Parts: sequence; structure tokens; C-alpha cells
Amino acid sequence: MSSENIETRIRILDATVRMLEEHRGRGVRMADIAKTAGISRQAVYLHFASRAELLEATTRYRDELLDLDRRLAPSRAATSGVERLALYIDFWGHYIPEIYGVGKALLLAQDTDEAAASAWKDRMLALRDGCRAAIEALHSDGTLAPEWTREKATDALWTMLLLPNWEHLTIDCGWSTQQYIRWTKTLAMRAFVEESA
Amino acid sequence: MSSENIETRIRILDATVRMLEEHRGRGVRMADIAKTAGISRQAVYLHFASRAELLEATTRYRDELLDLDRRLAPSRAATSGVERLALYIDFWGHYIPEIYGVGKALLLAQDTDEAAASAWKDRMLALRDGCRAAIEALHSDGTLAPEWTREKATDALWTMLLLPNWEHLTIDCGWSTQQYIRWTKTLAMRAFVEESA
DNA sequence: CTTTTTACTTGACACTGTGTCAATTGACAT
DNA sequence: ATGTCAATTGACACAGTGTCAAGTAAAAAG
Repeated sequence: MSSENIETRIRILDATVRMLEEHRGRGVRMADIAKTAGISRQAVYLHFASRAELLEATTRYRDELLDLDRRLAPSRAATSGVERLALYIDFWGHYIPEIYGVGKALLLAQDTDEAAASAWKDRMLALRDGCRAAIEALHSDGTLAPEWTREKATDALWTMLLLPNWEHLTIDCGWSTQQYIRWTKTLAMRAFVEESA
Repeated sequence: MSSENIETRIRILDATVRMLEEHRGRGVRMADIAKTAGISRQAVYLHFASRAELLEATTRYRDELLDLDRRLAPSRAATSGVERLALYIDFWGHYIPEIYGVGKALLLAQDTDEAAASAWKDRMLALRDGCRAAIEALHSDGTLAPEWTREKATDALWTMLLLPNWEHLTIDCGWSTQQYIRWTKTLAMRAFVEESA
């Protein structure tokens, strides 16, 4: 599956990203992707066994291109829990619009496709790790609001950052990325940080 | 379309509700619904023109059975904004698990089906009305936190109550309905009510 | 300069699920 | 007995995914 020409593989991945971002993850078929990549539909299957596998590979490819580690560096370098939480939300707020199309496609494919469902779950667990790290940092600082266990706070922050929330606020309600980030930060601070008044 | 036997129509709707709740809205086909209702697949089309129309009718049917007006009465009778907000979240928290399957099916059908998308949008606008009423009540009391416009606060509350948030917390994270309601209330109070400390 | 290999193409086809159509059955009403 | 109505049966069109076999064109290997 991987012995084939790497350039073609990348052309397919680029085409997939382009199509999914353009159409917000909806109604993009294998044939459309092939056409955009300038190859036959069947050639796509020489590189990716199924639509789900292509979507999964596309998310990984996207993350590479976006240089995830560099983007995460600021929040990882934070010197306090509050700062870490704020910087992680900053990271996420700028990251999510760039992966929206691919993520949405993966999300929608869950309906029929078990493999797509588990691929998405994987991505979400990575998000949870970031959330846990931020909550853990608050906890070590002693600034995690006392009503929370670390576990529950992680789940709650994780939920706040879910893709549909961003989608709804920006696409349906017309908020800007900046407004989304500000509101999410405010909410998280009031929810998780002690005496945030 | 409506001249047909009403009993059969109801049998179909009951079967649809049952199947969707049972399978959490995923992978339920017209043939499955027909089989559950004890009729032929084609007979379903004598009552509903398409899958989207059936899903739409099913949500309305579900709301009837659940006696939405009775359930909404407490929040409508609230004497303060804070009370109204709390009671509306109570209502929603108990309502959402009962419509989850149908809602999820409608949500997933958005991928391919334009009609399903607009049916879901309709349901969501009804939810927004409830949110606006609660925010409006806070505003008249003078207890809406000053950083919010009524419009933005409505959008934000609306987003908090989105189905995927409930889904994630209860189904993925294992929270109980009570925990979901408590957390949502706490969050909403801290977000929208002035000096909630 | 032929032969082999590699990457891809073309076209056909199986499968699933939605939605349509035509002919038929069985019950109930007039 | 006749007509009407609800539903049945079986066939089919259509879209999209995934598979398969045969062919092609160019690069690599002898």
C-alpha cells in the first residue's frame, strides 16, 4: 500500500484537504478527490484502502503541515496553571478553524463507518491530554476550584472545546475566532479557577 | 399522503422512535423501521415521502408524547431570571436524553440530506427561543452580567445546551443526567449572572 | 535495445441503501 | 357483485463505496 509513488500520495492528501475545507466536510466523494488530484478514482485506492483510512491519514497529514508541536510550545512553556489554560485555549482556538473540514468529515462518517469513528476518537483523546495537562497545572498551583476533581474538570474542559461548539458559535452564530477564544477562556476561568472574580 | 390509515402511521412513528433510541440514531434503515412496525418497506413510503420527512415527523411526534408544554411550564412560571435559567436547564437536562436517538439521527442525516438539515435547524431555533427567554429574564432583573449583550449571551447559552455536549459528557465520559444538569447550571450561572460568587 | 517492473488507467461489476413504479391481494362498504 | 382503499410483492433506477482484471506507458534492469 505504501510502495507507490509518494508524490501521488501527497497529491491525494492535498486534494482531500482542499476539498474538505472547501465543502466544510460535507458531501465530498472519493471521485471528487481523485478528480481534484488529477488521477483516476481507482488510483486513490492504490494508496488508501478506504475512505475512512484516507480521512484518518489526512488528519495526520494536516497536523504535520500545521506543525502542531510548535503551536503547542507556548502552552507547554507556561509558568502557571492559569497561563497554561489560557494558552491552550489560544492554541485550540486557532487550530480548530484549520482542521474544521477534515474533522467534520470524520465526524459525519461516524454514521456508517466504524473506522472513522475510532479515528475521530483518537484525535479527541489527544485533545483530552491537553485538557488534563492544563487542569493538572491548575491543581499543582492550588488554583483549581475546590468543587472539582481533576478527572471531572478534565472532562468538563474537554467538552467545552468540542468541535460542534466552535462550529455553532462561528458558523451558525457568526462569531469571530477572537470572540470564540475570549468567551471560551472566560468560561473556563470562571469554571475551573478558584475565586476568579 | 395523509389519507392512509392513521394507526399504521403511528405504528411507523413508534417503530422509528424505538429503533432510533435503541441504536442511538445510528445505522437505522427504512427497512429496519418497516420490519419493526410489522409492515413492508414500501408501505412506509405511503405515509412518509422520504427518510428525512419521517425523521422530522418523528421528532414532532416525540414532542407531543413527551408533553412539552407541561414540561416547560415550571421555567415559564419562574419569578426571577436566575430561577428561570435554572429551571430551563432542568427542563432541558431531562428532555434531551429522551430525544437523543431521534436528534442524533437527524444530526447525522445532515451529511447527505438537505431536508434533514433544515428540520434540525428548526428544532434548534426552538431551543434558542428558550435560551433567549431566560437571558431576557435575567436582563429585566438587572442580573445579566454586564459584559454580555442579550444577543451574545443567548448564543452562548444556546451553545452550552447543544446536543453533542450532553452526548459527550454522559455517553463518552459517563456522567449522570444529574451531574450534567448540575455542571451546566453552575457554568451558566457563573457565565451569565452578575456577581455569582 | 529488448524485457521487466511500476504506477496508473479503463471499464466492468458487486453491494448497500434510498426512492419509484406497476400489478396484485384482501377487506370492507355500497 | 363491484369498487375502493391499504397494503403487499417484486422489479428497477440511482448514487456511492469498494473490488477486479486487463491494458498502457514509461522507467529500470538485463
